[in-house]
Amino acid sequence: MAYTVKQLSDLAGVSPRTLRHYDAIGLLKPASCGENGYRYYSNESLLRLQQILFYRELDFSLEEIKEIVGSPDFDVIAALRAHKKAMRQQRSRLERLIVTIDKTILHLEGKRNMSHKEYFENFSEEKQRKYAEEIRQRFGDKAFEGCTDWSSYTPEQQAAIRAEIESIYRDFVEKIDHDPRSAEVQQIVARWHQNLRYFYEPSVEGMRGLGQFYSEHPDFAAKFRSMHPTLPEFLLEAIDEYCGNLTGAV
Amino acid sequence: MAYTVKQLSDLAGVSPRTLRHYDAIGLLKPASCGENGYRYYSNESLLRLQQILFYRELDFSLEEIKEIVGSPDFDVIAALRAHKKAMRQQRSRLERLIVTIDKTILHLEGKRNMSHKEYFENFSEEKQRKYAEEIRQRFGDKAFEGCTDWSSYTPEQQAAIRAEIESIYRDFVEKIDHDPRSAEVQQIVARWHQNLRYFYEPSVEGMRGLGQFYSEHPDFAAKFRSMHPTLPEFLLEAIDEYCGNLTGAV
DNA sequence: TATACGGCATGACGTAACGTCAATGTCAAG
DNA sequence: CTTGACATTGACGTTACGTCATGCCGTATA
Repeated sequence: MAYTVKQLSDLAGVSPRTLRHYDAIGLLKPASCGENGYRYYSNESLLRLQQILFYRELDFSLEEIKEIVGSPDFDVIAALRAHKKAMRQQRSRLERLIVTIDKTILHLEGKRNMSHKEYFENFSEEKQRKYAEEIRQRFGDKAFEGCTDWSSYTPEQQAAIRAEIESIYRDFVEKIDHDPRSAEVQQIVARWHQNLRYFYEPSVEGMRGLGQFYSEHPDFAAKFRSMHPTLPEFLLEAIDEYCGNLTGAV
Repeated sequence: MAYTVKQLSDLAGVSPRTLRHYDAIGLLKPASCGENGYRYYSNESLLRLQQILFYRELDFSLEEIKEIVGSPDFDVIAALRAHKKAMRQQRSRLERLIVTIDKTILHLEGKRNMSHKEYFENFSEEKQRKYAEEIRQRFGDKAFEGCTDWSSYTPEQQAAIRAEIESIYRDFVEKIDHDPRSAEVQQIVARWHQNLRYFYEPSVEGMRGLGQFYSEHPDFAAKFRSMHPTLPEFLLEAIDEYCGNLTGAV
């Protein structure tokens, strides 16, 4: 029920010094302090520490964290939902950083050209800052994305949409000897893009992620590979190009 | 061709002070130093700075970075591939953190029980450290995952494997009224797990990612939802449980 | 030509979030 | 009853910069 410093530090994967520091700055006070001066942490402390670690993961300063979790109208569950959203953003940032890596490799191998600006894309996103403001303003946020409900379509519509998807994939296979960046192929990507919107409003990042996924995920890749051995890589290149142009245009 | 401090700092999204600091500690020396004492950075500097930022992103200390990028046998492209791998790990760690968030929410809502240990799962992964050691030992790493080549199967085998996958999905639908954590359902998950191995050796994280993906990605979710409206969520829960047990066992 | 103004330089000190001793008290096990 | 792991409070060290202060450079404008 009550944890000592070492016990909690082992559990949470932080150093004892860190816990003492958090006590010192009033960020995480122990639930009780024994006669001997020992710190004892309770259930609630654990939850609070978890919150602190989540915010730390998102690069908040301890001062900011203290303000946030110390606020009287701090809602743990709402905060958790916000964390989820922020981590998804982090994740997509990582994905875009991976794209930057890919581009750089191609560039260094002389297979592609790259502007100096592109070297440093996606390192520091200001979205993180936006999130910080947002959360300081209001803790209760919905965090539910506007994902169109598939079941809102009639069975006939569903069948039609699926058929369209399949036909798009077949069209890709047909053009597989073309350059993925050619106009013809790019047109098919545009159709694919349109089709996605039956499900949700796809962001550029989201689509890039799909391209990645199509080529990486074995289950998916298997499906495409069964249509054509190199289809996944072809799709990846084509979608990447498409997204690149989108970004340039916007 | 030559960038001044401010120009490079704007380009790369770091402060001028940071650049001066990197010069001071010998991490990033300017290509040339003008009569007036001005720092001028070249093309190569840009690439080096990019490398530095990548390592910084992975929480290396500047001292470590200096050692690594300063090493005579430092191979940029190999390093980039290693970055890619490390960032994928980061990404999957984030995904698991999101799972931890979900669990905590369910726990707080009283819909699920959670051990104190679970509170802090996936915050600090020691894999990061493993990567650090690995990269310090040897820069030239292959970074190509052992992904079984789908085309190495005969068409008949491919068909059989796909058929097996489909049958597994159908079995899930059949048991959809059961508890996802029941033994019967877990057995099907085990079959699914086995089947994955035709494609690659799935890690626990990888599988958890799949569960997430099945329920999140619209294209995939659509496929499953067409089989049963709540199949994606069912799969997510079932796979999550399965992975949880695996981790516990190992 | 003067002057303003942004960018450059070098110190030098500040700071955040701990790490790392040092010196000392506490407690459960053998 | 000692031993060894864990507890305490200082206090200083460290990393990766931020933030002045002070002064020089360079060029666009009055």
